Amino acid sequence: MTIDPPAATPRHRTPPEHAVLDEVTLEAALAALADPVRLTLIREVASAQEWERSCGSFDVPVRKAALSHHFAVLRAAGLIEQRDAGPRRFNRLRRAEFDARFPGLLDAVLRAQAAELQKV
Amino acid sequence: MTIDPPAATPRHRTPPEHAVLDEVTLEAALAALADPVRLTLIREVASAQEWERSCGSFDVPVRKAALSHHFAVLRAAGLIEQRDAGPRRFNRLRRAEFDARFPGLLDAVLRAQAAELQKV
DNA sequence: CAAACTGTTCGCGACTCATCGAACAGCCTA
DNA sequence: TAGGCTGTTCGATGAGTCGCGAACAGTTTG
Repeated sequence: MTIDPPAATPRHRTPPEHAVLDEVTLEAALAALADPVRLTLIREVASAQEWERSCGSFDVPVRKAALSHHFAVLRAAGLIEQRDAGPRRFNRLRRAEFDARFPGLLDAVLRAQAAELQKV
Repeated sequence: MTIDPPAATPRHRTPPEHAVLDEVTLEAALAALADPVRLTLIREVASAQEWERSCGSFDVPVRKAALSHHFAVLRAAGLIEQRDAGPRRFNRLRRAEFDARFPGLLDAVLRAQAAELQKV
């Protein structure tokens, strides 16, 4: 039985893990996009500055537990990158990296979504 | 209580119902594509002549009941059109119509899938 | 007519997914 | 240090999906 070293420095929050895009399958990418909440998140983060939006700043009809889950899915699909700043977690779209892995896919989805919203 | 008219002419199989692409949502389209079996079907029907492939001619690891279900999903998403000919049901990709509704989406998916297969 | 073939539908089980409340863990401020 | 804020994790639940075998319905051929 060993003794735990005293936490001299305060332990920081473990930073989020991000996907390696070569390991993201097409199926996983499509599944990540095939959800209305996640589609909203992607659209809003795409239309904002990088690192502008924190997780809690999105207007989606789910509580924070589900929201946290959706961000985990988007992260695993290589669609977003997250960075902690104080108590908040900020987001950016990994557009260039995702485009390199799935050329044209994100553009098509964002365009289709924009058209869908304009139709109403 | 009315009398059923005699089925003088033999009743034909009810032809498959096809989606109106304006009513297909982006989410439904992505969900239809986010499945390995359906992705295989789409790829194979895309690389064949129109009306060349019957439902049973695809090499997928599911039995015919599941296969029939997958074709129903693809039909509902506006991705394929089916036509009965004798006992078989033939397929074609609704490429132009799907492209008009979701520009670039199908191309991106087919391209990504082709690249994924070539990687091995 | 009977048998073979193709595909659909139904009922069922296994599994996944989206969601919630509750509890928890850092971070910041008073 | 106490409390509030942001976000994660856990366990439960309900909904939906995917697969199968069995039964069925047209079609074609023997």
